[in-house]
Amino acid sequence: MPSSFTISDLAREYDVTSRTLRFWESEGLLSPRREGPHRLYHQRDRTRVKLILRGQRLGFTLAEIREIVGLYDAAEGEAGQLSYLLRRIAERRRELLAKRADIDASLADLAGVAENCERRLAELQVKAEGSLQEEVLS
Amino acid sequence: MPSSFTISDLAREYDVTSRTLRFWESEGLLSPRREGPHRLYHQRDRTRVKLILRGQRLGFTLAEIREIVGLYDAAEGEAGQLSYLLRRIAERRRELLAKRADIDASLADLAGVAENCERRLAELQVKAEGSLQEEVLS
DNA sequence: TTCGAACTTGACGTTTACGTAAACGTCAAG
DNA sequence: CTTGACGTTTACGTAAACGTCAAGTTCGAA
Repeated sequence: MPSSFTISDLAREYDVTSRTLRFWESEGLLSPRREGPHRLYHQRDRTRVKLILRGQRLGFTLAEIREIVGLYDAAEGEAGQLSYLLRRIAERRRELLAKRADIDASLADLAGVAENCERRLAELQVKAEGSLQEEVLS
Repeated sequence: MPSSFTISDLAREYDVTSRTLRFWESEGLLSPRREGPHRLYHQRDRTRVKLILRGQRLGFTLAEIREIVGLYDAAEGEAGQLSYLLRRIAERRRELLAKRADIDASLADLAGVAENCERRLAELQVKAEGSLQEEVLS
């Protein structure tokens, strides 16, 4: 496992375009080192990319994601900073729990619809067998 | 509880604009009755609005949400339709479970960061008391 | 040293999900 | 009968998150 990566290494690995990585950097979500004009990515950047992608899957905007990844490496600092951080973390936690509740509600709804479907499917099955019987008897 | 609602009734209730409700209709997500040129919304439409909002909170696009709400009232139909429906429902279920896994991972990460914060905060606390002691003794 | 692959920075285009403004219809109240 | 609150359609504007050129730079291999 190499310790540094080019932009297209990272792009390939996470299935995003180089353009996307540069855009995320311009939005303050990444800050790779430079080797002359070229970007050099390290483990820290890979971790961030994973966090960004996960945030996107959860429907957060890039601005929100920037805030979230900020939480991860702002864990140094003095007392005031730290307790502020803890409050923001508690907020994010509440958001995530709310989202999970939405998901559970959706899953329950879909399960209900599926149950309906299967019941109707079973009914149709019975009917089909009935008409088959009639054909045999006639 | 009235049985029909105007566009601004619904907009107020769910804290969206009338423009939004018209837009969702133009995208095929709602289909209120008409009283002349005016829209008349009923319980069915309210249910859909709730589903749309929940879908948005979960980061689905309007196109995906249209597909999802379609599942709810497509539960009539014949055998082929029904088993197709069941497959789509299974897909959505997998998506939702994946999202919930992302959420759980995020919650675990944040819990880790929070733990770090509290540990460092406790350390700072001890230091502060130490220097207070020194001041008293000097 | 020169070629091509990969990198760079603009700059403009695109899609999604509406906001906003214009111009008009409707209807109950004063 | 007009005013104001609400509704309508049509059309253009906008922010987010990139895609897509364009035009130039860098660098390892031939």
